Amino acid sequence: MRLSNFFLSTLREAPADADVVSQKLMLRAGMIKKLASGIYTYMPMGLRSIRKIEKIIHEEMAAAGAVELLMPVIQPAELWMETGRWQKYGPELMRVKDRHGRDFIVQPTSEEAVTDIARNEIKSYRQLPVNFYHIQTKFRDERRPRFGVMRGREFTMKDAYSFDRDEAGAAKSYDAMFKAYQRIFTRMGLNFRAVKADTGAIGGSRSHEFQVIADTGEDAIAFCPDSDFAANIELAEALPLLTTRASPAQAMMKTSTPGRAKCEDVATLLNLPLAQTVKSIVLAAEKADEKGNPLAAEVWLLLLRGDHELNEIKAAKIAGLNKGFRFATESEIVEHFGCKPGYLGPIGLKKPVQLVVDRTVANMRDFVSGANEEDFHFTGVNWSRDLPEPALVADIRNVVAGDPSPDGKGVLEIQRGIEVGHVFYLGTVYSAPMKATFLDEDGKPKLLEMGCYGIGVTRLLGAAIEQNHDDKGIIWPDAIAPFEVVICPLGYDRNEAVKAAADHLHKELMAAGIDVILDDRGERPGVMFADWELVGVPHRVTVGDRGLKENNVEYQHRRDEKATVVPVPVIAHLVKSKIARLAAAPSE
RNA sequence: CGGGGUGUAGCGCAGCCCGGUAGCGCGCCUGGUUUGGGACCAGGAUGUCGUAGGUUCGAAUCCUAUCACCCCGACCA
Repeated sequence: MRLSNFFLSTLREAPADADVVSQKLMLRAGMIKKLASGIYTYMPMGLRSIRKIEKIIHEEMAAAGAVELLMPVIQPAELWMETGRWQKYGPELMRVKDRHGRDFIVQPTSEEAVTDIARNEIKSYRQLPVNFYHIQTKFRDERRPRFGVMRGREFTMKDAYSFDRDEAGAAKSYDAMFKAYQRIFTRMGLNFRAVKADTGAIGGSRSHEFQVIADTGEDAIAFCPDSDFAANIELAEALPLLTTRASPAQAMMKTSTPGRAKCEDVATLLNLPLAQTVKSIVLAAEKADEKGNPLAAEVWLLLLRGDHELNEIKAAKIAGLNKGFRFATESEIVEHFGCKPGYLGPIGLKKPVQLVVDRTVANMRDFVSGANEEDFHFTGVNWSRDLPEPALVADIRNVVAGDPSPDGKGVLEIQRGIEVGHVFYLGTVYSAPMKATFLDEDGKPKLLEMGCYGIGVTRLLGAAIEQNHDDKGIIWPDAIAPFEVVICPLGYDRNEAVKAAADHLHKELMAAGIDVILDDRGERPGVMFADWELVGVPHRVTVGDRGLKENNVEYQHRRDEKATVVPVPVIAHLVKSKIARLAAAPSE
């Protein structure tokens, strides 16, 4: 490809509304252009990378036995009513009406559409297993789209859906997709981690996320460097940090802590470690009678060590809180504790509350907690002696770095990541309400066992950049770079020798199947270098008359400090050998 | 949805407080000189000042409404 036949438009300054580095660089490199909030045009340069990502996905999906189809962007509301998601999905689901006033949605995902295909097409166990996938535009009307293509409203997703006879079959399909995902992200040259994940609103029981490691990621990942344990922090189990409870050493005392409403301040004032304090978090669970009339909310008190954070996902799994909860209002707190937030504790309540004690707190002794009286805390508090043994002990906190790994094999570390893929086991969550059955060997209808598997294609673009950039611009992994190699001739428009050598190399690399672009603008070197470093093409060959006099050109990888002088006869071979291409998995 | 902020040339911004008919840098066009890290000189083009209404002899500037966008929060896979 010659640049004169392509389209390059770079900006020296990023538009002011871009906030994350990947978005700024993509806008500056002319890969995307914003049309509306969370809605982007993929410019020629950006689209090339997207197509490369898609190609890898297609190859690995085929290798894993998935079959491509293409389901519509616009889907009838009736399908979504069958599964209840027309009501449940909320305003993120883009709803539209046709000219007859019929309701449709713009798909945020395709479980309903694919299950509809399955129930119509899959009649016999002999047709199973099958895995349908497509790469299609999605729309989620996020309240606050941000981070460019990382959290856009319109985006491209690969979604696959497996159908199996039974759970064992579904587990096999799940594993096949899991392995395919590992190959996909490996081939893209990304540093990623597969982590155990919460199953969230989609439901089901087994789930992994694929996270691209980047400090700017929205998700926190807990992993153990000494084992293969890795989980989203939402899910990572926090073991008790104290395995046994020591006997009390202090008497309980009410201590004046004026104006110290936070555990940190109390610990500082009393000159105690933060880990000696206990924080009180008050939640409210809405209640209703059999007729659905609202009753007064039930108030819950959760106790965590002062240096720990509540994990709301874990809390939401406790019976009584699993129907939904919120933070209690100040009036609810005063009503039950007789005190404002900041000095709350489990001792001396005005009205009974439901108590949940974190595993670590359950084994603490001589701890500090609020006295339910403004400006006072208790010190030296002990279970059994000063308050009843906790009835409900649970894991309700986020793990922190240094916690023991739940598999008992070391200590956890925390990393940040960008979720670019997920695999879910769905079971019959969709097949049951949509009555998607097949005839099994025994001649009886059975519900299809399903799994779903997503990859955020356009998000990958942002994630790859968040992981691979420097102050000059993007540094693409070879596999998803818009071009693998750029040839920068110095004086293409005025030096015959340079032009001839550059043209020759361009032809040679093209013939070798290398994705090369020749910058034939005749620009000054600084302009060319700055542009291509911004765009992030990983390999660069510079052709100048100075080198050509010695029959040399220069090679420089985007990560190299300096260029290497290379004799003209070997440059093509050198470039070929530098480009890392992982072969597709063998297709079945 | 709550709080905060911003809309002026393709991009980045000044001008607004204190009303007088729009400017700077980059980019773009023409000519010339240059040519190994975002060149220089000369000339040039580009604006419904987000939109609508109002005040005024006169509005980018003041007032009202509205829209869009961004940030923080809430919300959400």
